[in-house]
Amino acid sequence: MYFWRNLYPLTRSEENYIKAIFHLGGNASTSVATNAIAEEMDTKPSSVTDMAKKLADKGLVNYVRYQGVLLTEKGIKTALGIIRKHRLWEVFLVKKLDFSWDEVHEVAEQLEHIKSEKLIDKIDELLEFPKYDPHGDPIPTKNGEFQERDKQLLSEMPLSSTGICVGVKDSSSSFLKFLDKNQIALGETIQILDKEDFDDSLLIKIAEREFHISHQIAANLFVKKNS
Amino acid sequence: MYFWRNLYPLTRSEENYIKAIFHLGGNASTSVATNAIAEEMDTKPSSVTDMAKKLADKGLVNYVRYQGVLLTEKGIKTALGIIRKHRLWEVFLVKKLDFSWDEVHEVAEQLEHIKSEKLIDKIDELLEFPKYDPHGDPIPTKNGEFQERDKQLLSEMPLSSTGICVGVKDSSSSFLKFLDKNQIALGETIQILDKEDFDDSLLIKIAEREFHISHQIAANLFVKKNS
DNA sequence: ATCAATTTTTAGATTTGTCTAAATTTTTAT
DNA sequence: ATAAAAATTTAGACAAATCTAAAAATTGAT
Repeated sequence: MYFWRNLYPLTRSEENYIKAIFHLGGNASTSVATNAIAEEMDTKPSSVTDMAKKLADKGLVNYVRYQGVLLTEKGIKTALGIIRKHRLWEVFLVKKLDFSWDEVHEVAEQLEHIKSEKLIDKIDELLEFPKYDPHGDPIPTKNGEFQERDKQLLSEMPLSSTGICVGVKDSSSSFLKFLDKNQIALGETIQILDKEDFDDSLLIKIAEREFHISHQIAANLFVKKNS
Repeated sequence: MYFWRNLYPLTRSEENYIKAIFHLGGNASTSVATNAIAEEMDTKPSSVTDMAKKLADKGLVNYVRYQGVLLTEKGIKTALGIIRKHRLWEVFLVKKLDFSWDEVHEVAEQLEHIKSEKLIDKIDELLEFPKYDPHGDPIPTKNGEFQERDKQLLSEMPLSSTGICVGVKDSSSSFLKFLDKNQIALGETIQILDKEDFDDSLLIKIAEREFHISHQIAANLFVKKNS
């Protein structure tokens, strides 16, 4: 009777676990710890164990007792599908409905579970096949291809170098609002004018303004080196 | 402790019950039978009884044992909110994503449960506040106002009268596909040329073509009388 | 008005996803 | 190498939403 199982669609909970495991690096070769998943998902390790077994049954992860979980090929495809949906909906919300980039996450968390291949492909088309979401993260294609951008953290750029702001590492609402308030937007050119040894804070130039930012800010902003 | 309860959002299942009860006329003064709800929702009467108690706890319905269920004011508002979302999403799918009117129902059934007031209001705005969905059903406003159209079934129109096709009673995929195939679309003018006593079939004129339709078809097409 | 048919509810079970608390395994520090 | 700490699993419980089977109430037909 068991061979039916993977014909059934995944539950919302299963999808969320897959997404979390992917996010924690479960696509690589080192498996993800039960505790890490529990923390990421704000749940208990025992719940993670239960779900790990179920996902293993469905062929989405490899699970070995006491050794954590690793996405299978099928699990990775599933994860990319969910991430694709999440990020496309984020673009839709920003581009078509005038949401700001700090408002989209919650709603996209719901929309990513809508089951209709046609729907998401049409949304993709409407948006003219965007490559990046509003936070600069790449959008997997329909076939699960993933194009990670050539980028580095602002905090790791050398003094007096220049780069274009292409993404954020932390996409919490508070960080994004801070960036808005200080008119730091994706696409802007940033130049590092000075570094403070004491606290690693930076003096940067962005859009003709000079501006002090803490290390914590710089360590959450991705820039693309000017070649 | 009980006064928290109605702050929590409704579950998907609760929303589906509310919608079904509304659909069965539970907004009027005669209450809806357990069996009718079970049939409508393709579930068992005992499940309905359980849910009736839960919805009554939450103040969404009045429930008296052995006497069925009646939506409260709050229940009616909830129902109208869900119907509003369902119908707006249907318009969105047709107008913005080129879905055909026989494809939208399933997807809208999922989208109607997305919880974000801003989202649906923005969708409403994007669509320029449509009054009717693709099947001709009216879309409740944000405040729950409902404008039922002045319409009647084609089968009830007198011989040789003329009307504009404004909606369908049955919106099953098979019926809608039949209409498409025969180029019967909302907005078209229909004239009744002849009625057959034997089987109540009609000879109609639509878009310059003459056309025979069975009573079953005519009894599922709404027209607006030409005044 | 009574009894049979129908409708509805109750009681008890099941599944999914979660939890707590206890047991077990693995890791780490000495 | 071993004991303490940390991580993980198991066992048993619970809430939500459902089901089946049996009991109870209502309805309807004579």
